[in-house]
Amino acid sequence: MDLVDALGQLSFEVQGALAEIAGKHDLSLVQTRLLGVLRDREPTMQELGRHLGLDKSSVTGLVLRAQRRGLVIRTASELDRRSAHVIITEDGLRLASAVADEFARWIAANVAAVLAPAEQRELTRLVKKVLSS
Amino acid sequence: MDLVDALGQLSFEVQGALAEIAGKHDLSLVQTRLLGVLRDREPTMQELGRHLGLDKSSVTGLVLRAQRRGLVIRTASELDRRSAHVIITEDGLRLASAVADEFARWIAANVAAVLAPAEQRELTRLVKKVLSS
DNA sequence: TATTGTTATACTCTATAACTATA
DNA sequence: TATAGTTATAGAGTATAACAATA
Repeated sequence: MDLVDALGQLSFEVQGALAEIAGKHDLSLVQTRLLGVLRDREPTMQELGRHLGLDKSSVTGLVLRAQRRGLVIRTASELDRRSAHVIITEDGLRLASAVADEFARWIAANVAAVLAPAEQRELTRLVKKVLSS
Repeated sequence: MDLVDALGQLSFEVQGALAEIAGKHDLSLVQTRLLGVLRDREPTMQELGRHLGLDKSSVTGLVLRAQRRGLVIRTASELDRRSAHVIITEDGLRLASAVADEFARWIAANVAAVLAPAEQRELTRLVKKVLSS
């Protein structure tokens, strides 16, 4: 198995695990990403679309479904009355944290447990080097 | 950034690239995985569902849409007349190869180009170690 | 009775095009 | 005119439950 196969397979493994963890909390991968983005920001619908790589019309439905579950709210912008900012709720934050914690435990059990400490550091260094390019 | 963030982010990068490459050929990620599975096998609908982690009812629609595009065919099983085997066509194989080749080029440009040869070998070794657990 | 696969149904996710309200 | 957002519409993808055909 070469580098291409290794990274391809790894990405499916990791995304599969994340999807399964999210699913246990009745979240899709996209809803999980939505909450993840909103942990650090209070973006407009348009900015949210850019972060997620989605059309504005897709964001409308995505946010609506999250809002129905009480995970986010929308507030009118002060400056531009066409705009709305999306804000995560306490419930949303709790859910995002629960998924993130469980994902961290999955990495610990399935990656960290398999590699020696020096190997973990080296893997992290190499992946970061790739990501920063 | 720690190991958890690094692997999470990497998986999104890689899957995003793969989705974009597949999209250029009018394929979804799932359709791409379907063709990938069928490169090595001629499974029944049920076996296909196990490979893809999908319910049999989901597989019905997935295969139907691939069949409409001429990427797969279904043949009746000789042994069990309830069963149908799914077989990839020449067109399907060509499409699967095109996506795989382009993905390999993406890895070469975005990963291999960033790492020294020894680092590439080490990254491959570490990822394989994780995957084999 | 059990298994293979399809169908009916319902929901999420996505994009395009048309629209409203504001800038 | 241009931009922010929603709505209407269409299609892919998914699961559950009910069903038909075969084992």
